[in-house]
Amino acid sequence: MTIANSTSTDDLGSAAQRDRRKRILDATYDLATAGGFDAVQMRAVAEQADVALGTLYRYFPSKIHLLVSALGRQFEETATRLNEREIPGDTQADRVLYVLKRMARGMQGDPKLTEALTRAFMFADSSVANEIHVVGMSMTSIVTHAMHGGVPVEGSITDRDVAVARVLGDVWLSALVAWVTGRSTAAETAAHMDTAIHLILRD
Amino acid sequence: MTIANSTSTDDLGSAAQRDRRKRILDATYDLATAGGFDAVQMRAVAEQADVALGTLYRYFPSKIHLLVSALGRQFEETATRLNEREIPGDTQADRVLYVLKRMARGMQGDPKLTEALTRAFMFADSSVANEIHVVGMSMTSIVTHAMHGGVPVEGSITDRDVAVARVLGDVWLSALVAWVTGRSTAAETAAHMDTAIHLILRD
DNA sequence: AACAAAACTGGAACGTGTTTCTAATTATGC
DNA sequence: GCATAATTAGAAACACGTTCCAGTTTTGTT
Repeated sequence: MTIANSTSTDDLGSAAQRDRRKRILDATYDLATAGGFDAVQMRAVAEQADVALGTLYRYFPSKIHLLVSALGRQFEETATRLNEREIPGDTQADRVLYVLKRMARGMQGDPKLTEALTRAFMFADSSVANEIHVVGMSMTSIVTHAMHGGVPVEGSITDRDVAVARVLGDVWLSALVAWVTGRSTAAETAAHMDTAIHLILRD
Repeated sequence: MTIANSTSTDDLGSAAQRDRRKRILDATYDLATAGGFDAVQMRAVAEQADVALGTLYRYFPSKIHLLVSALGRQFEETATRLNEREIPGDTQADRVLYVLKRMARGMQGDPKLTEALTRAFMFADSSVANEIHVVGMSMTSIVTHAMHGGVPVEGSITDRDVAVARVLGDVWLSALVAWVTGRSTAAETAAHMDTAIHLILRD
């Protein structure tokens, strides 16, 4: 009733599906931004996306799939945006710190959204493996890109780089969870990341 | 019916409360061991602990509090047990690896229980901060103790030691979550811990 | 254009975490 | 020994994720 952005009356076939999927993810995003994990209620998402509840479940088999997909979409955008820029900083540590702090600041600017997406990520089981993988790859890509200062040379990324990126990703995630769940402040989170990065990337 | 370990017939006042609390945690533990997070249903816990549902909620304000408390009890026991032993290994890396792999093996031996407790831990918000803190302290204590090879000298633990322990704890937790949620195998988890420890503790 | 298959809607219904309420029961102070 | 306050039991009710279904609309094929 309220929504509907049909460009005109002639809705085409698969375009309608693409619309639905997008509408659903947008609604998820909006609800999460406004009220966090608890506010992303499947009935509310369905209503705001203007689809039936059963349809929502046809597109996303659970609330967790839905939220992790939304997180994946956001991470992919961030990775794409960051990976086409040069990263400032003289050392690997500086550059990685720059990027991760930037991401953290971005997420802290939308605390409710971050809470919703992080919660979902942490709660996901193996049935969400595909969606999780998208997020993990984006994260690794962001960190390795930062380590190399923005050089897009593919061959220069070693196994060790990936290992470092994974470990830093783990620490980052734990720190994020601690912040999201109110167990540490933004400053503590930043300090912790700083410590971890210098412990691991001391060259 | 089945439980009850009342030492004698003269249940004293607060002793009855202690009994209830213990019965509840035991029931939680049993149900989690048998069926994981989903099997720890509040009605089932109440029934098995032989208390009313309202009483259960008087002792633990939510399922998450309940499970994290159970996790805390287990971690404290593990920390106590480990901290009164000498840790084998010539280097810090060896000793930490020994301890963390040992813990991981222990938890992998009870996959359902581990799943339940880890899920709860990851889902906890700030209202569970106290219970979480118990777990975090135990973890840090275990790692720093391992770093020092079992020497109980308090003053020898530096800020850096604690920082290292925290970072390793983060990685360990992330690896555990990945394993619990079926996104990585036990072998991958072990390899990942190995990598992280050698990245951070290379002396 | 006619038909079959797939997708969608609207809504009911179920399971489990959580809340709430009232009547027993138990503990505590005088 | 009794009055009063806490605690507990028992059960109903609510909230939200999820499932299911009957009927309708859309899509694709011939």
